[in-house]
Amino acid sequence: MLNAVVNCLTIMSDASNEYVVKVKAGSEIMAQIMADQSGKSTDVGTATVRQAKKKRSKRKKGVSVSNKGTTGSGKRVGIREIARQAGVSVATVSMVLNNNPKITEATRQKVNKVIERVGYRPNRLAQSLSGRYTRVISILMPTLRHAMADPYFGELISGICDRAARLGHKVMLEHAKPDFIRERRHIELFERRFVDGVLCIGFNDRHAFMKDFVENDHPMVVVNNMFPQWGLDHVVCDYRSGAEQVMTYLQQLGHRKIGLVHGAPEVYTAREIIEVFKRRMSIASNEFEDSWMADGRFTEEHGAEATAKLLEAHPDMTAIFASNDKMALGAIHYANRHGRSVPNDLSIVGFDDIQYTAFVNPTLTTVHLPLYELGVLACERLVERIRGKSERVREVLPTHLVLRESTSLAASFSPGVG
Amino acid sequence: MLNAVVNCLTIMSDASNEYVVKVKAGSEIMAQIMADQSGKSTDVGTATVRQAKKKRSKRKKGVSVSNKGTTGSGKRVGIREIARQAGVSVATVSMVLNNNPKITEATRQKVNKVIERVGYRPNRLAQSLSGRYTRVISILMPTLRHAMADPYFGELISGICDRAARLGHKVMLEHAKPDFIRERRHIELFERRFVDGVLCIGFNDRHAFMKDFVENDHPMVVVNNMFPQWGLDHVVCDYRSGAEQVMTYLQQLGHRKIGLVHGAPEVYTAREIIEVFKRRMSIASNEFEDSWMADGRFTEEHGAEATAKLLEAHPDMTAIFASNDKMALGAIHYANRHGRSVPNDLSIVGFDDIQYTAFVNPTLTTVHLPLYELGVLACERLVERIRGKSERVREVLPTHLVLRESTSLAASFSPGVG
DNA sequence: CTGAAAGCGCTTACAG
DNA sequence: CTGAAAGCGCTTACAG
Repeated sequence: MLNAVVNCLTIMSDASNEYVVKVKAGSEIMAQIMADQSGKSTDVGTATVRQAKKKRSKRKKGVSVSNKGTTGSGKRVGIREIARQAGVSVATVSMVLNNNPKITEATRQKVNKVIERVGYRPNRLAQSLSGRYTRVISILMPTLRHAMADPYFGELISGICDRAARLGHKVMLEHAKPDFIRERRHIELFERRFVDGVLCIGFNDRHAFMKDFVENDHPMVVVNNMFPQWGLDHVVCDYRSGAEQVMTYLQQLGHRKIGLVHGAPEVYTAREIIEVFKRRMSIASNEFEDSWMADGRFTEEHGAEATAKLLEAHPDMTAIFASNDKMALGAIHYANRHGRSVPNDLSIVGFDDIQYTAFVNPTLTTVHLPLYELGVLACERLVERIRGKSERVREVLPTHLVLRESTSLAASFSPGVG
Repeated sequence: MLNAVVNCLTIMSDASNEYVVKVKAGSEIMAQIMADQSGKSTDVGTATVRQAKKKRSKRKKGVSVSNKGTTGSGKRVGIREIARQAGVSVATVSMVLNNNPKITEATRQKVNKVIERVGYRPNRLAQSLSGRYTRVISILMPTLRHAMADPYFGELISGICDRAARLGHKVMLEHAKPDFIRERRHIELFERRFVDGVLCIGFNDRHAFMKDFVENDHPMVVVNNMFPQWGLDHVVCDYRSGAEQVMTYLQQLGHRKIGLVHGAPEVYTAREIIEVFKRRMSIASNEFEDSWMADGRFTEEHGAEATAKLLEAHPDMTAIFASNDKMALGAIHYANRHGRSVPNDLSIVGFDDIQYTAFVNPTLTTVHLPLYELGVLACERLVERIRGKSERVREVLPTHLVLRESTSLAASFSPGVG
C-alpha cells in the first residue's frame, strides 16, 4: 500500500501531470448517465402523458368554494369566483389586478380583501395568453464546455437575474447548440411565446443567427460584446480603456518586451485589445511584430500554450498581458513550471477580475470589469425595449485596473534610466 | 508619474492587501445602477403598459392567410388555420401535434405537410393553459453573493440545463431571497403555473420553507444535499466516501496532525465530513479534540481565517483537509503568506474539484464530485416525479480523490517507521 | 378514426 | 366607474 502512495508521488513529480485515483468504480447510475449523454433521449411520448391527465368534468359556473385558494376537490379558485365573492364582475377584478386607474379606491379595497382572504393568485398562463407579455426573458449562451461554471458568465447572469426579479420578470436559460440554431429555436422562443426578449452572452462574429432577432423585430440585447455590422443592441465594458491602462502600467514598470495572449479574434472586444496592444507597442518600438501575440482562446489550457509559444519566440520577454483571467492563470501555470517566477522573472496581467483571482498564488493584477452591473444594465435596457422603447442601445461601462502581486518592476529596469 | 507607480508597489508590499486604481470615475450609468440597487424598483404600472397594446379587432374565423407563419397583417397562424388548409378539424391537428396514436399515418402526414409549409408553431401558453404541464422547471438557490459566479453551482446548473433541454423542458432561475420566501413565492411558482417542478441548490437546515413543497404536493428534488428530517427527495454525492479517501490518503502520507476546515454545520453533507474526520482522528489518536476543526463557511476568506485559527492552536499541524476547494484556496493563500510552503510544510486537500483548481499554484489535490452528472440526474428524477412517479428519490453518486501538487509526505515521515 | 363544442382562466373593447 | 361578452389558441371528452 505504501508503494502505491510512493508511486503516486513519483508520477506527480512531473508537475504538469495529474493522476487520478479512482477508488470506486462508476456505479450503475453513473454508467446510465454516461450512456444517456451519448445516446439519444428517451422518447416519452406526449400522448402517454396526456392519458394521465385527470378527467375534467364540465363545471357549472359559480359553484361555491372553500376559502383557501382551492376547493375541497383541489380545484384552484379563479377570477370568476373572486368576482362573485366580492360582488363585482370579472372585468373589475382583472382591472384591480392590473392597477387600472379607472377603478375606485373603495372597489379596489373590497376586491383586494377577497383576493387576500382566498389567497387567490392569477394564472399567469391565462394572463399572458390574453395579454401582450409573457414577462419572461431568456439568456442565450453558446455551449462551451460547462459554460455555466465560468464565473465570467456567472457574474453577468447574477446581475441579470437580480434585476429581472426586480422588474417582475422571470429568467430562462438557453444553450444555443448548433441544432438549436438550425431548427430556428431561437426564433421559436418568441413565436411560441416563451419569452418577450433575449439576452445574448458569449457569441462571436461567426454566430450570424443573431441577425435573425432584429430581422424579426424581436427584442434582443448583446451583453458584453458588440456587432456593429449587424446593428445589434449592446451593452459592453470599456475594453479599450482597460487595455490602455494595462499598457500604461506595464510600461511605467519598465517593461518593453511585452507579449499578448489574446482571446479569439472573431470576438470584437478581443480585437479591441489587440488593436490597443499593437498601437502601444508600435509607438514604443518600431520593431514590433506579430510574434509578440498568441491566441489563447479564452481558456487556461490555451493560455498556457500561447505562453509557451511567446516565451519560445522571445525568451527575453518580461511581461505578458493576457486578455482574460483564465488565460492569465494558464500563463502563470506555465511560467511556474518552466523556471520563470512570477512576478520576479515575468509580470502577468489578466483581464475580467474574476473573484477568485484575488486568492490564487500570486494574486493577479487584472482589469476589473463591472460584469454584475453590466448584467443589471442589460436587463434594464432589454425590458425597456420590450415595452416599446425604440432607440438603439449602445452603452459602455467603465473599467479599471486592479493591482495585485503578479506584476513588478521589469528586471532590467532602473528608475534613473526610464 | 513614476512616483505613482512606486507608491503602488510600496502599497503592494503588504502582500495580502489590494490596491485599486480607479482610472475613470463612475459614469452616470454606473451611478444610476448603484442607486437603483439600493433604492426600490421603478414602478412601471401595468396599466400604462396595457395601453400600448394594439387594438384587437374581432376576427372572423377562417380568413385566408399567406403562408409564412403570419398573415399579411403580421398575425400568427393558429391551429384553426392549419386545420382549414389541411381539410381536417382542429382536434385532429392537435392530436397530430401531440402524437396521439389514434391518428392515421395518412392524416398525420397531410397535416404535418401543412404545418411545415406554413411554419406553424403552437402557442405554448395556450397549450399549457389547456394542458396539464408547463414544461418548465425552476432552479431555486439562495442569494449568496453573486452565487451564479460560483463554479460549484455552475456545474450543477450546466447538467440540469442540458438534460432539461433533452427532455423538452425549459429552465428558469430563481433566487430565494428572504422576502421571496416570506411572500410564499416559491409556492406561487406552482400556483400561478410558472413551473411543473423545482430543483433546490445550496440550502441548509435553516431553510424550513423547503417543507412547503412536499406539504403542497409539488415536485421538488434537492440537489447535492439531503434533508431526512423533512422527507425531501434528493440526489447527492458520496461525501462520506470522499472524506474517507482523503483521510486514508493523508494518513498514508504519514500525516498525524491534521486539521479540518469544514463548511457550515447546518449543511448535512458538511456534517458528514466532520463525522468522518472525527472518527478517523479518534481512531488514530486518543487525544483528539475539537480545536483541530474550524468553520470555513465555504468561502476563501473564512477558509483563510479558519486556517489561521488552526495553525495558531496547532503550530505542529502538517496537513489540512478543507471541505471545499474555495476554502482550500483560502488555506493555501494564508499559508503562503505566513511562511508555510505548500506542500512542503503543509499539505492541503480540497473537496469538489472545481475546474480551475487544476491551474492554481500549487495545483490542488481534491475530491472530485460529479456535479455535472448530478445535475443531469436531478433533472431526470424531477421530470419523472412531474410525470407521476411516486417513489421517493434518494440517490448517491460516487466520488474519488484526485492527486495533484498540494500534498506530500509528512515532513517527519520516514517510510521505515510507518 | 374524425368533428363540433366546451373549457382552460384570463384581458379588453364596448356599451351602459 | 362597472358589467356582459368575445376572444386569446390550444386540449379533450363526447358523439358520430
